[in-house]
Amino acid sequence: MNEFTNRVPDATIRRLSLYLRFLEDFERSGVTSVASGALAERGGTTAAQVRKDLSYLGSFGKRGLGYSVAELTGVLRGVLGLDTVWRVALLGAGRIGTALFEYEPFRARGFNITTVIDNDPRKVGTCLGDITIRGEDELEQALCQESIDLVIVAVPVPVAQALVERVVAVGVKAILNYAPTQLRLPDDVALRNVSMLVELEGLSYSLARSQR
Amino acid sequence: MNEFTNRVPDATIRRLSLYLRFLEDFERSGVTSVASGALAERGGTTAAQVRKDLSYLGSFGKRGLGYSVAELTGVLRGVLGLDTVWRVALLGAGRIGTALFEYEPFRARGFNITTVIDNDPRKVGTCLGDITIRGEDELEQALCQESIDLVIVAVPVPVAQALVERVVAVGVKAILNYAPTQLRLPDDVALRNVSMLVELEGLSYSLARSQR
DNA sequence: GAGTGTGAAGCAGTTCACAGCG
DNA sequence: CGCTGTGAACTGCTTCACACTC
Repeated sequence: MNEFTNRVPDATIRRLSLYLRFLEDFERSGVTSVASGALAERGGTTAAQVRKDLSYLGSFGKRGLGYSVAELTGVLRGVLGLDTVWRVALLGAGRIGTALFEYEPFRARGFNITTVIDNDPRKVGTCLGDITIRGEDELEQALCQESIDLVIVAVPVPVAQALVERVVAVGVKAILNYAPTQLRLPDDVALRNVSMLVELEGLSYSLARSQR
Repeated sequence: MNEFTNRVPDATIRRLSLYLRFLEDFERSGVTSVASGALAERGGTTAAQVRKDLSYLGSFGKRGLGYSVAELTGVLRGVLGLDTVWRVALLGAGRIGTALFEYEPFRARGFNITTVIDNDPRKVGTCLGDITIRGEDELEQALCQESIDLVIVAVPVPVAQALVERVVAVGVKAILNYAPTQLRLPDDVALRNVSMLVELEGLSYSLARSQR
């Protein structure tokens, strides 16, 4: 199957991330070959689902045997764009922003935070790790200078929308939003929301349901 | 329509959380009535979707007019179980755990973190806000004593699975997982994963695609 | 024999379109 | 007349089942 003809479902992309993590585990423990069933068990899905997911990318399993861990790891890294080092800017150096900045797995995966912006004058000029925090007024300049690919939004709700509009205006095409608000963006900008509240409320719903 | 007969899709539950946030905004700004189209615009969805979502819960719109902001807010709070104060335990007082603990919107929504557990002996006995951090050995005792409803997991991957098994064993039925690993749990336990990596990799995929 | 790759069937969530009510 | 509520059509993801290959 041709790897360019087909649009890969979003749900599949999420699972590919999971599979990659499992494959890296297998690689570390010296396993060289893995069947769809093994990946499925780890990922809480079915073997058929795993095979279908992987079939979107091409076909590199060996029948009767499974997939080469090394090969599949490489393919998934490539598809997910993890063979590129992306330049990332963090907007907001509050509690959450700081925790994200110091989150090791980001760097390990090739997400390189090179710019940190905050509008608190007491923070501007101080350092987060090896990065000097810059003021909001330098936003456009910083994004262009550092040729930022991706922006993480960790600012309070009231300022989020205005800020991302400026971000989009200078051509950034991917935004990871931690602010508990729905951002309105042009269609060609990829947006993902990470909302602790939405997830918690989903659990709250389950609890409330089961309690009758 | 009867509010107990039907299973509400997961995607709908997520959107209900969003709608509730918008309704609270409207309430603050003194708007008393809102049409499905207005909610849709804010939430990046369609009017039909909003109406369908709300129809799972019953029918309390006024034709030709829209929905009463106050009434709908109340209904959504009820459905999402936000009229109950849930007792929450936080496992892991590292960077992410601490940031979550201090995240105000949790408390505002009735999620009351009454217990914090960490296995670092230097942290045990110290305080996070007004809560004294307890050791991992006190886990079961603490969960029962405090009659915890919901557990937030913010511990390193290698210890996460073993820990949640102990959590589930004492009867906790809802887990919010921040560890970048897939937890295996009994079916009757509600689980939500918040994975920064999965979302970032989704964006990375989009960037890689658009760059050809 | 074991396990992949994939059309076809099944199912769930979304969108449509319109009757019905305020 | 405006906007809700909802069956019906549609779209797209998931599951099945089996031919195929190592």
